[in-house]
Amino acid sequence: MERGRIDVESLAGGIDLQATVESGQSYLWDREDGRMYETTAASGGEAWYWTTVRVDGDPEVVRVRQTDGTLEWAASFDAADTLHTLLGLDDDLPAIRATAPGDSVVEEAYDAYWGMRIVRDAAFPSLISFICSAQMRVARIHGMQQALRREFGEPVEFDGGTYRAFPTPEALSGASEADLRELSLGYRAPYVKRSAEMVADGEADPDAARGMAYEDAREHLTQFVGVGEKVADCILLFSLGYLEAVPLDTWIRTTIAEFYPDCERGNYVDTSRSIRETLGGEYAGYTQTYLFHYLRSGGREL
DNA sequence: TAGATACCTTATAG
DNA sequence: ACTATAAGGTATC
Repeated sequence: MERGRIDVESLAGGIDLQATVESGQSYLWDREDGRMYETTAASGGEAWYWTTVRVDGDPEVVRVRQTDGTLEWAASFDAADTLHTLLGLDDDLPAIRATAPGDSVVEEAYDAYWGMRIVRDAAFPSLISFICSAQMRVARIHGMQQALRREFGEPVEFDGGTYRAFPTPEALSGASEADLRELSLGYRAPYVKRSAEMVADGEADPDAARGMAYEDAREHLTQFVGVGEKVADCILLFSLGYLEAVPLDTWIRTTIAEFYPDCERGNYVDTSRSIRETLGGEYAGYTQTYLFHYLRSGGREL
């Protein structure tokens, strides 16, 4: 086992680990005290979180928590670099915020969760978890990913415990639609199976979107079953590092109607371009994520 | 091509 | 208690 500490002061803008992990960006982390999503207050203060990642194809375990002034971690490998990537620790928050509009609602959102960062989940788990996100609440989406790990994930021994990695494309494509419906995936079950088959068979690869121009990358991802424009934007933002992506979900649509009505253009692509520009362009997805979390957690009535 | 509708399941509101 | 509604939408017609 390896351990380490990351000095919060070394991160531009600091870090709010709970907000980063419990804001509906990633569904791949678990909170060890079992109180994930229970409260929105700072009750998650020093809770440990864990996830698995693949290093050279092998599943490894990472645990992390935030204590006074540090991000403390323990892992089955040297996880410092991985954590920087996964949790967006190298993003310059003050510089990003400076590109956002100065609206009161935007300012309130950044103030409320200052330190929240955009995650970079692995592409396949991100693809599957956002396919599952359609018409579903945050806590249940997370529950579905736990169930997928439990039923189809490879066991990983670490520090005296047994963890389960997120299932591989092969493992999920091997599941039956009925198996997946047993896990309460509902109509998403065949989408998950078919998209996993596409990856397992080499027919399509979510990682292949890396490096494409933003809108081309979004188009590339919509070839997966169960992936429309909104889910594609989630994968681009929360996995592939396209920080300009603004997923047009129910919350941001309400926000547009309320605060940026001129951005509503009647179709996804054009509305997306408009709100992206309004939210500052290059880092519009960051501001979207702060707005989403702030409004969803009841920061301001809509 | 734009618009309407069905779709699984569960938690919460009324 | 019981029904209606909504949940980080997509596929299909």
